[in-house]
Amino acid sequence: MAFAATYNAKETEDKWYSYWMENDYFHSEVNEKEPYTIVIPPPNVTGVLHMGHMLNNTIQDVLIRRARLKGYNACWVPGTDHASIATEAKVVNKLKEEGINKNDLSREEFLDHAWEWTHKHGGIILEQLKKLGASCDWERTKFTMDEDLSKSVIKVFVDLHQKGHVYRGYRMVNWDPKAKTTLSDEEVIHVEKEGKLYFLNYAIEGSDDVLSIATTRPETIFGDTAICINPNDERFTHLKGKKAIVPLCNRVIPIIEDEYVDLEFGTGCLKVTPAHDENDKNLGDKHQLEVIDIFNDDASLNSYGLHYEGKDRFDARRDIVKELETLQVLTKTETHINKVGTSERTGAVIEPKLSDQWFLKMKELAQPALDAVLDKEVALVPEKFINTYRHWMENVRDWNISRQLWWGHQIPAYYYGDGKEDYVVAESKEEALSLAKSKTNNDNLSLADLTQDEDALDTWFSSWLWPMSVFNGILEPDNTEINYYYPTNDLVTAPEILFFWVARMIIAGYEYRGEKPFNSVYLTGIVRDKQRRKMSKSLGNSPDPLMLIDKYGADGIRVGMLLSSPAGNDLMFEEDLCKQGSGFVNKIFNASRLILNWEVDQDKPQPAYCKTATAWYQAKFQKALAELEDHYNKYRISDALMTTYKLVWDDFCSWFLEMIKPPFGEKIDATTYQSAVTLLEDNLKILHPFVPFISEEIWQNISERNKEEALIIAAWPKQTWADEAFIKDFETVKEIISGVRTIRKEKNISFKDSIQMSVINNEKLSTSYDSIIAKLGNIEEITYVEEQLANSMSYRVKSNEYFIPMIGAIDVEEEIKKLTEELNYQQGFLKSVTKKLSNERFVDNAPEKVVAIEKQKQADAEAKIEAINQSLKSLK
RNA sequence: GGGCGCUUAGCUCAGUUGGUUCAGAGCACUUGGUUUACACCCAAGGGGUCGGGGGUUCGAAUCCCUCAGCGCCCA
Repeated sequence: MAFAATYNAKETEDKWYSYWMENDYFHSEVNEKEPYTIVIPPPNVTGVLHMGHMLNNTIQDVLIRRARLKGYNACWVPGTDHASIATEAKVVNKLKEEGINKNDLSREEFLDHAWEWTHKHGGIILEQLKKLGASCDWERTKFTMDEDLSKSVIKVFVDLHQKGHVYRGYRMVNWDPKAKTTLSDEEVIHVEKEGKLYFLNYAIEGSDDVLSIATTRPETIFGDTAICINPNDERFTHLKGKKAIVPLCNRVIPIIEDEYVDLEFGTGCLKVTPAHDENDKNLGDKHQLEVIDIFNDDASLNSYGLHYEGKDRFDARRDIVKELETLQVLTKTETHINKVGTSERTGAVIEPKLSDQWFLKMKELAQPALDAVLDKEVALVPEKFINTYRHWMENVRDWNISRQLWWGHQIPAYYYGDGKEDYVVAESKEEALSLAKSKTNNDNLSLADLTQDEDALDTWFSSWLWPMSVFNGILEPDNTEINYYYPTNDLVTAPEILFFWVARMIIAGYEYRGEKPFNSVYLTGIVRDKQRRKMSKSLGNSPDPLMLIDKYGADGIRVGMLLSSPAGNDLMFEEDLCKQGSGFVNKIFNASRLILNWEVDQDKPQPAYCKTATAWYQAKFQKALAELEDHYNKYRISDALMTTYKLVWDDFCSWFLEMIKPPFGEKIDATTYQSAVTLLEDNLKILHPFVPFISEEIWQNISERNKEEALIIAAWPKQTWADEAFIKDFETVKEIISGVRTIRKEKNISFKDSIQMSVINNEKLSTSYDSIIAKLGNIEEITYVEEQLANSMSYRVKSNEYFIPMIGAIDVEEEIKKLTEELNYQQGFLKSVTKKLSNERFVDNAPEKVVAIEKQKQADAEAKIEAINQSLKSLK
């Protein structure tokens, strides 16, 4: 075996990734086996790998590799998302740097730039995933703006429109003045900001009275179309039916009454600006108020803003406040903390704005998706997200699906006239024309008369089809691939996009296939730094994943990421975890090197301790295998890793290998060697999902393997039976060995000096373990005795007593003190058990099993006390 | 303001329907060992009145009430 003294992760990882790719192990085709499918949450096409992706994709790769080993036809579909707003923003910025203004370009010209950008930066992230070891079926790589996926999106839009779910509405939407587009409610982040509350005096028409009104947005007075008071407010009875005059623009507006007004807030009077506040809009609708929009698309004031026309809303606010102060309209300001909606993407303060947008009715569509999760048809892991999901789905609002962007799927609506209803929706312009002709009864319409809607669809309107569209399930709903791979098995994603994406995929799944898109959703946590801050570019607290891979190896990072990340919990990442990960990889490497470097003596008989050790590890392995099954079934990936980690490090390396290791300079017998190699191979199989590279490296080093014998496609170890009684016995053996080690430490007896041991075997423990106790305790001879041994150190395991003879005089005082302490403890313990057992209500009510356990405890304690008393007597 | 959840060792977390030797793991820590695979090693050890208070029960980290602190989602 050609084993280097140290493990070179980088070389090894590149080597095996290429090997796997060359031999097509990641590729899946429809066959007679049962499929196991994952679709990747498509990252932004021009994005780069961050720690969140690392965690997410490590988990997916663990699941997919394990499925492959378990004999499923494993298929992991990779791909990217066009991410309309994020990508468009990047392209706009890049053009700006080149001195090009987006508004000076035609749609086609801009899209050329966007595609160029996409081709240049697109897919980098997928290349980075390869470094992590992701075993995606790269031949299936998809992009949400691929021709077939785009067609799917358009087809679905048209279909939903025909079914009456898609409609066009003049509604108040969240307007991002920086990106000049609408945002869905989910894309708006509310942040607490300290602002001011301004108190303004409005004159009352035909009187000298003034009315004081508190507002946070004085610049919107130009859009005021009413003042509202609460009809129950006696302070304002005299104002009923009167009119007020808006300062600066001197417009006369009615004073209306509505119980909506909060008597406590501000002055108890509300200025109503229907164009710029959702609640005001509702009030306006109720009282049929005029709507005056005072902003341009970039949130600068329009002509309604009079001499402030063209000024940005915040600059305008500052200047208006000054003017109002001079005019003595502004009487007072207070600081006021309120939550301000900001754009997730651009950070701009959201402006509520009325405009024509496309909406999708959600209530009816959401119902099956809500039921699916409540009935556990689709399992959310962890379950705590079910409540959140339900709350959201029960209060679902119509989805604004149009965006004032160019990068994305252009809405297939075609206008043939100026009227609000003068449009048709169709998959192609040609179809649109014939529809328009029949709708208008005008056969003279031509293609030139049709103008397509300028807006693009929300990105999520394409990614919600992802699990279907990657298998072409929308355009060809009955093709073999979709029928075979759909529904997929697991979806691994972040809880932040539970509604953005996951819920909508479930909705689309039921609408278009009458079936869920996946069985389970594994929700990862957010990767945070040690101070619990979210890792982000702007904070600069996120390590570069590729640097980490370089430093610790992909296997090391994978272990590091999974060491502490139960589903749904945030992951406090620190580099030390990767260090621990690469330490584990190193341990695996060294243990394998030890085994494979042993020289075998074909004629040497197998020593008894080797036989016992092998049987024990086999049992231990089986037990771990059963535990792993349980952990995986419950998606407890970290626990599965920890089980494997402890099995390999503690049981295999620290116990098993130490037990069978031949004495220095000696060879190992053939039987033990063969078992050790087989057990090592079994270890590699369960290690593979976590550390694919090192495991394949060692696997291939054990013997020549042809391409059908690679570890990546090996068979998961068979589950048989774990001999629990044997394992339990062995725990006693470990305690006996620990006892020897403790005495050695206390008495400064070097491990190199062999010692004697005598046993009073009250437990009737099998003598077959003696050879192991002797080896690991470096004991020359174990003698069985009936009487306690004088001049010795003693300890007890269960009711057995162990004696190590001391050469010099032992410290009697010290021994008595120790024994007395042990005695006190045991007596106290016995007392509590006896008390419990003498409680009739306990004996009568507790299950028999529990009572039996207590009785056993009592007997054990009594036996121990007896033994300690004996020892004490012999010392005195 | 409404909803959901969390609080267990220095840190990150387990703890399944209340019931095995005074609550477990990994890391960290302390001490000792190590020419014999690995200083990325081995062994031994210390450390928690399970957020506070009250209740139900033979028995509560686990169930109920209450207070306090924290987090997330929505308005």
